[in-house]
Amino acid sequence: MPDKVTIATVAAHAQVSRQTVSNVLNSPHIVREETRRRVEEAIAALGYRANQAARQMRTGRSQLLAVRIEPTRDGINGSVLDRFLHGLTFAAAAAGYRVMLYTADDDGDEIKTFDDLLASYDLDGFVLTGTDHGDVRTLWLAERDVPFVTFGRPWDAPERHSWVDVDNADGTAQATRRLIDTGHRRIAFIGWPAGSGVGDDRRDGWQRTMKAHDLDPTGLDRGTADSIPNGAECARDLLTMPDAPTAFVCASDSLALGALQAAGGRTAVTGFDDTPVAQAVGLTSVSQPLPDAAARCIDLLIHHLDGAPTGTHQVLLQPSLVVRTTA
Amino acid sequence: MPDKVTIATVAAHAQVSRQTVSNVLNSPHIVREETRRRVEEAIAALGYRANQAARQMRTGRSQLLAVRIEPTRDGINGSVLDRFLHGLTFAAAAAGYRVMLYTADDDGDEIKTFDDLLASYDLDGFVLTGTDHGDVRTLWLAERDVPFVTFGRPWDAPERHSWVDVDNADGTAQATRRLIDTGHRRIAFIGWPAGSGVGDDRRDGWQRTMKAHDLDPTGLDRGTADSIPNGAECARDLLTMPDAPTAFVCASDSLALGALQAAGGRTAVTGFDDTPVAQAVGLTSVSQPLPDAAARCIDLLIHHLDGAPTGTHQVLLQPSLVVRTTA
DNA sequence: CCCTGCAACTTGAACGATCCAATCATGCAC
DNA sequence: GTGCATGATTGGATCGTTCAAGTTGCAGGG
Repeated sequence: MPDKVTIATVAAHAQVSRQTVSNVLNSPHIVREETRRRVEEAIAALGYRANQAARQMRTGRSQLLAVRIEPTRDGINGSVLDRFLHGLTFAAAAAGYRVMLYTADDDGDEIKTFDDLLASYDLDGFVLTGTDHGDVRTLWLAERDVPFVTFGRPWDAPERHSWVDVDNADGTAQATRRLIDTGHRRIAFIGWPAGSGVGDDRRDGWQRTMKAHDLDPTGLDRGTADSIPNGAECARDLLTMPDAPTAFVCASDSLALGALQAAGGRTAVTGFDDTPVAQAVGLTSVSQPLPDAAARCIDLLIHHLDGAPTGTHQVLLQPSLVVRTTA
Repeated sequence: MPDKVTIATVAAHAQVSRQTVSNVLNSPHIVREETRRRVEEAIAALGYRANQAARQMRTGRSQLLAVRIEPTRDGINGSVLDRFLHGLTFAAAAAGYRVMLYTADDDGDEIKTFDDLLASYDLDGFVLTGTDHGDVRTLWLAERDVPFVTFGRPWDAPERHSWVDVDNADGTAQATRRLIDTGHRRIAFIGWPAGSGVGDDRRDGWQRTMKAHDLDPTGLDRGTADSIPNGAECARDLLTMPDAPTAFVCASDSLALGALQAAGGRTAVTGFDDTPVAQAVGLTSVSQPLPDAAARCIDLLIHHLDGAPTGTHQVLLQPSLVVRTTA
């Protein structure tokens, strides 16, 4: 078996010193063209790979990012999480970083994990999915100057830190516009109770679009906890109105599925998130550009890691409506 | 701000040498009771955490495991992957390990990634989800004595390496038995074309159960690519038979969904994997014990890492039937 | 009294990279 | 030919930990 290849092996093979090899890797511009080529050939010939642990010990940087994985949660639910994670891992790898996972029961537990990961693994940064109002985790990280980006904006203070988000209002606006274009006039909204940033934003997109087309949204708005039965109940309730709606814009695929069941195919329905369920039953749904969102998260994080920590950056991405059979 | 706490800081604080502190951490039994307590107090007082990079450089072990994340795939599809990943991360953390993600386009690319991760991060082991016939990845890893476990058994050589799997045959057997118990006699199977280990196993469970109850499965068996329309087509085909089936056991939720659409509620249907789709539409489906499977994967891997590399181990878990409205 | 054996702890070296400061080679001006 | 500036290259120290070898103190046997 071949002995392990270190920077010294490469140096000997290329007839230069260790430092020159290190320079070829980290500051190629200060090495003479010919020498550089010779070293690069030695690296290729020997199959040398820099030992991360040794590098990390000296530089204090691990090239490691961490993301929390949760079985289910509001911010970003199960069916989209894996696509987001894939995007993150892919984008991180392209930038020379790796993604590590961690779990946590609650915010306090998560902060303990931050501390742990930073102390023993020297993590370079975190990606958080979903933030609450007055999130203690972001405060903790900011206090310690730990680089992080959230997927989902902080609703109470948009410029407090860097984030990437999808324009929820634009998503429901697209869905509403599509329904108006196909002839609907009485379009109802089935969403969550007021108070959640994401939910309010989705409701807002529907409401604004209705008004922009001189349609009155009054009385066509319902708020309930996210589940299929609740969606069905709201739909049934709306359908018993005197001037019943002919279409439902829903804040989630779950609610949309309930509405579909209650309406029995006679009413147009749109969902949100384009989950596998939507694909399976042919539900028209708003799709989030997850690979793109993940890539932008990595961009922002790397920017914080490499460049000067001057200010925060925000990225708002546009979703797209996937039209299927229900609208 | 507090200076960084190293093993030397702790040693000075507890009035012992660095090595004694190291011993308290790694071989507590060789340290005298009183000394040990003093060191432990110093560790707690200073909030000391061992630096993984330094430890890794010396020992060659990183306490890091890697899993491939893929957006969609046969072996373990998107909707179950995140639950499995959560389980893995949780179980790994409990054993002092962390989980790292990587992506790969194909098997060759994945092997290149193995090489990369091993060389630069000193990864301790891998968890692979799903294996093909004559998998080149497992061969590559085995040749280099890299510890790994697969979720999904190798169909061509069951004892080649350690694995954890769910008893697919038992899953369809449970579904079939349930249908028989509720009065069905003509029970058809809609699955994939022969040749895939998982698919054949699921077919086998149905077939054996039928025969065990003196029911003739002849002509009640269909194989097709996994999709909703294909499921619907097979169901329609079966329903035109002279002695048409009254129930369908399907090898996946997708096929089951198609069958449901084609049958229009007059026929009992069971799916496989208990995806969110199944929960959404009330489909009775076979559920895999994912958190348990993940925990067993970690168990086996840790066993390989810690103990002697004597032989391989196999774990076969029983799935459970989640009965909803369709059967 | 010395030697051996053992337990408990200490010391020096090493892992593989990067940083720092010193050295060496080169070209150019005088 | 000498002096000097410029810039590539070199050797040594260092990060925090564990391994290997060594030291100390003490009990027991010959």
